[in-house]
Amino acid sequence: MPELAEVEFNRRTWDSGMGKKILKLRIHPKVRIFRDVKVGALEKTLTGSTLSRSEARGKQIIFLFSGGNWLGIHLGMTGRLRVEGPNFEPAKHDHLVLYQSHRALVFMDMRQFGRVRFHQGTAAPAWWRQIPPSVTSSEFGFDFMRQFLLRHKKLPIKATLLQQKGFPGIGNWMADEILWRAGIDPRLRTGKISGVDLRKLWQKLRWVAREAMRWVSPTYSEFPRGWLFHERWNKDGKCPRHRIPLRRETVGGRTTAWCPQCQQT
DNA sequence: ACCCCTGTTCGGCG
DNA sequence: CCGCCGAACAGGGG
Repeated sequence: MPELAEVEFNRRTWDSGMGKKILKLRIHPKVRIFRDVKVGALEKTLTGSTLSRSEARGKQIIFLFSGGNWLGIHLGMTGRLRVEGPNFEPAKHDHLVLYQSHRALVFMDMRQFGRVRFHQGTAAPAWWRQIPPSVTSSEFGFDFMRQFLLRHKKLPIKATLLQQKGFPGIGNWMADEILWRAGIDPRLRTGKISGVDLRKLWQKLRWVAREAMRWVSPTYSEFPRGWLFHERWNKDGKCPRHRIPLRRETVGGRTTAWCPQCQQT
């Protein structure tokens, strides 16, 4: 599931539980997603507390409970939040379930690349406060982006776009979509991008991120035709503009699809 | 059987 | 010590 807009979509799935008390929890305690969490303390503390607020930043989600208890969720590759009925029985991959009187809030994650965090205190945890400005916010200006790029001159631009410290919420398909629209070869070293292309990169990044948010809100609808998104999954995907085969190669450690015509070095 | 996968972290190498 | 890369994590689908 999870990049920027889909993370926000997942966050909202628990909205029906806002302002309601947690009656009990069900946890698969030894599972990898709870690494570094004191599962016993989490279970004890959240029982009887009230879910009061939530927010998504990049790929991270945080839920605030009464008494200053913060539950952090990272969805990884296959994590998903959903809601079930109050008598729900968790299946194999339903690792965390919060029961309320009228529903069960479920975090499932098949591959367990996701993560749960737990923090107690009046202020949000440090890892949350340190998440850089959203790529859709006014703080994420052109110069702000350029400053980050200058610190990763040697990396292929595709790899740089995947850095969550600079581009929170950008993942594999969004990076490909942005580079395709900006006409930049994903293998190009970040420091070699021309001033004109940098400007274009910033504009397309903002556009793709905002459009993605728009299409996923308030209900999940598919992205419009003409997005690279629809083509990049299949082996014989074609450039939406030229109808020529996309190139597929590993760049920055991830499968990358691009149009050799649109994206010249 | 073998290869693929919307993510992150860690160990090794230069 | 730093930057970069590939492997590992885990499970299911084609």
